[in-house]
Amino acid sequence: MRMATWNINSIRARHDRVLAWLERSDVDVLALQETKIDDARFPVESFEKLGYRVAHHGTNQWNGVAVASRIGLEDVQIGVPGLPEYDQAAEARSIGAVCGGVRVWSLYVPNGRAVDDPHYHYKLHWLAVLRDYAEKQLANEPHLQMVLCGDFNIAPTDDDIWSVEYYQGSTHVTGPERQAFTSVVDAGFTDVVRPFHPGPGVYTYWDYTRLSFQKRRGMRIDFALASPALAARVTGAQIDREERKGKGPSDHAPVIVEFRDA
DNA sequence: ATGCCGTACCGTGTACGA
Repeated sequence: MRMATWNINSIRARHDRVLAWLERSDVDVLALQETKIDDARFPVESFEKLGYRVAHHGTNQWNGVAVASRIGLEDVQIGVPGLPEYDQAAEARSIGAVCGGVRVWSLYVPNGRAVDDPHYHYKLHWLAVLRDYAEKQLANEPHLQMVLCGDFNIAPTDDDIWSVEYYQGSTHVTGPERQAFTSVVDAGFTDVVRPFHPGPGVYTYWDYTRLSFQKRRGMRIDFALASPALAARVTGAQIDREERKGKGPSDHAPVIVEFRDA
């Protein structure tokens, strides 16, 4: 089983690139973030033509997440249970589905905007709820096959950013955010890409401005965190930085993980 | 300190991103 997670920064702006990538990447499951579209307008047919079924959760031009799968799409869950709202509105930041026996979560963790901004506290609360959910699932089922993948909007260590000085005082690198990320890992969900691509200098996101990609100035903020039983099946992983090149790329690269059969 | 670039919105500017 081959799966990927990718923040595409708009399915409308990225439609042709996403479908072309899907066609050549040979992934069975693709978790998407930032589709930036509502359910009614998501181009499900384009994915179906390539043999994928899609579960999408989007309410407006912000956020939006999806799971596309050619190996089954069962027990779709719109949102991790108990996640907080912002301004009395549930944002479309998580969707889960069982694909080929694995519960795949596509997550778009809140950005946080600025340290101590209300959105920053919302981000930390959101991550705490995610951690509690994941921990509980694992406690209920020791052989749980589950992966939490997506854009976590956190660079867990200084190796995951191109410059400590540049991000001084910014979100994504603060102690509380890194602790929130670590607590998900400590709940039993392992970063299964890192062993195959040790840092420093390995990134999944590069700012559109300032020629960041060309200058290799990025951040590693997109992850696949696997439950113990699923992590034991990992055979390889890639970060497809080629996809960040060319005309009209997303600012994030696809992250791919391969699992042996259960 | 800001723009830098990119996306989407009843849009000729504003909000958001990380």
